[in-house]
Amino acid sequence: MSLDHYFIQLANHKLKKTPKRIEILRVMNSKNTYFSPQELWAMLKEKFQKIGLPTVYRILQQFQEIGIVASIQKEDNQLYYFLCSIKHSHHHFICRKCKKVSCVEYCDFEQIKKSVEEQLQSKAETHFLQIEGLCKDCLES
Amino acid sequence: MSLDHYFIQLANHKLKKTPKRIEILRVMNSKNTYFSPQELWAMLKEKFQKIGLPTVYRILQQFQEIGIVASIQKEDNQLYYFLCSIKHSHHHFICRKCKKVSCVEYCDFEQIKKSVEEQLQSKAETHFLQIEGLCKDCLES
DNA sequence: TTGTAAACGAAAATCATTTTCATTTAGAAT
DNA sequence: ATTCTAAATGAAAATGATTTTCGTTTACAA
Repeated sequence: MSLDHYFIQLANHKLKKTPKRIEILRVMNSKNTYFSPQELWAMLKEKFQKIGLPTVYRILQQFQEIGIVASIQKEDNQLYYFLCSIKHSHHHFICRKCKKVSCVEYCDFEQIKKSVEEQLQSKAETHFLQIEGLCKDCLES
Repeated sequence: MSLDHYFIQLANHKLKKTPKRIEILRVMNSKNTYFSPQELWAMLKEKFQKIGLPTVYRILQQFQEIGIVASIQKEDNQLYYFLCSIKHSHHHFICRKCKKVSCVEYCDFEQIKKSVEEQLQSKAETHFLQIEGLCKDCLES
């Protein structure tokens, strides 16, 4: 996706188009993988002599708030971030080899919901589904 | 469930039946809800004059390793623990009102898997599903 | 009853994340 | 182009969950 899309979102939310923000968007947009704040920090340090880790955390949080970034939690209990502009409910497929994140627009939750509600006589309201496996590219190679 | 079941598991894994472990099992078994290590610590302090938070963490980890406890992560990025002895793949329904956790033994992952694999031409290997809502008891009251 | 590995408490360490505050900067207004 | 101001940033410290270390205690097998 073009960075312009993200710049528009920044403007829409009155977030300044700063060099650090641009670089984070550039790095994250260059691959579809997820990043830890530390990884992004390491990459930004190659470009900026002065760049603090809190800045990276702040920017990621803001990006999440304005809906251009989403996060996942792995087993290590750390948060990882990736670009994602989808607003409505959806799920993520994560490649265990290349770390690529793909959005899954369809999930037949109604089926699961029905099954759960019957089993437990409860009301299922929200659900969180995360799928891991091998992506197309990693399957082929 | 009777505590004896858990005592047998302790013995099977050569974990001693200590007062702290017994009390944690008693507390967790008294409700089917999830607990934070801090919550459990607070409850144990009522019974023991000397009880360290690391002990609670250690016991919970060991219980998870021997398969009598499972954990969930909430939005606050903290880990919560609850009694669960199911060995095979399953999912959890969490009541947002009373914090009760129920195991969901059925989930038609094949359907989801097929859909994801077709959409992304990838191979789905594992998945994590967590459902939130209102349990039977909270619905009725 | 005794020996020993396991369990524990206390204190400190770790590590991700957040806050504070003084300084700098993007971008709007002039 | 210059000025102004709120937003952004860096540095350092704080926070808070979780883990480690290590010396002492305890469960339980012999």
